Amino acid sequence: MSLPAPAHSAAAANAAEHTGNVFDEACSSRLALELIASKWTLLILPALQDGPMRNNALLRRTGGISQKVLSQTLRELERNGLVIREVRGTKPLHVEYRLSALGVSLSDALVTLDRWAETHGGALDAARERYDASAQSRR
Amino acid sequence: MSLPAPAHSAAAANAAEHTGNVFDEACSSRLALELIASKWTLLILPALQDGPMRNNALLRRTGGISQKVLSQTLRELERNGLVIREVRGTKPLHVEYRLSALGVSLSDALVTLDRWAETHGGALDAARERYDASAQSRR
DNA sequence: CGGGATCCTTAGCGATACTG
DNA sequence: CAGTATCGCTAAGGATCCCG
Repeated sequence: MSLPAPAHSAAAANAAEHTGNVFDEACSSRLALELIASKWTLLILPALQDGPMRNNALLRRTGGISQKVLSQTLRELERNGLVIREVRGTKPLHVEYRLSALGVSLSDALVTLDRWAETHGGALDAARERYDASAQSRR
Repeated sequence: MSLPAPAHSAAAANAAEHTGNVFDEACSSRLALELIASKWTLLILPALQDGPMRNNALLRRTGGISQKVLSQTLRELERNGLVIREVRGTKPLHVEYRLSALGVSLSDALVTLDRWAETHGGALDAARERYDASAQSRR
């Protein structure tokens, strides 16, 4: 019954309010999970690993995202302390986004996922094709 | 491999789709990423690490999910070759879900994310509180 | 017990236009 | 340049009923 995540180190003892387990809805870890369970978060945070980036750069780098959603995502990431927004020039408005320490630690984990997707994307394609083919014949 | 996503198909896949699926970006890794960028995937796959589970067990374990969405998610995971669905008894219908080899490899990465969420969930809470407070005073 | 079918509500996103 | 505001659509999800 135990999740491979033994998060009961010191948190469970004192907090007492929630279990701290991601499987419980309405606890902080769950909120965190839902925040990072976004395709855009999975792209934006790792993109910032190489250094600060500006709005337009992120917009170009992150294929498929719209300006609106980029803004929303960045604001949410900033709100949760993962990204730091810095205004560096007011003349032709220069804004930079960079990872916080917290953001860096998360980004490391996300990079692993990105790599997994790049490595196994083809395998998923193949599996889908197989599944759909056999589902077709079954119908 | 440079991490932050190759910026190749920006112009190419521009005027392609309008079917409803937001990114028809034909990149398999992107498809893979979108599949796993779901809070339910992030919970279900690690839940299966301990061994096969039945529908009801997953339903109970994964707080907040509905039967409908659970079915959808499991079918999609099966379709992509991450989860194997096995009917073990037809009398009172006994169905088990278990990880494929591919699913195991992904689950490892997901567990890392779950642990991150459990570890840093409180920090995100705090950051949010700070952000909202200062946003309040700025208004 | 597992899960498909239907209906209906909502949240998310794209497109467009505007501002500091 | 870096956003915000508004509108209209659609697709995700909850609720319910039913079937093998």
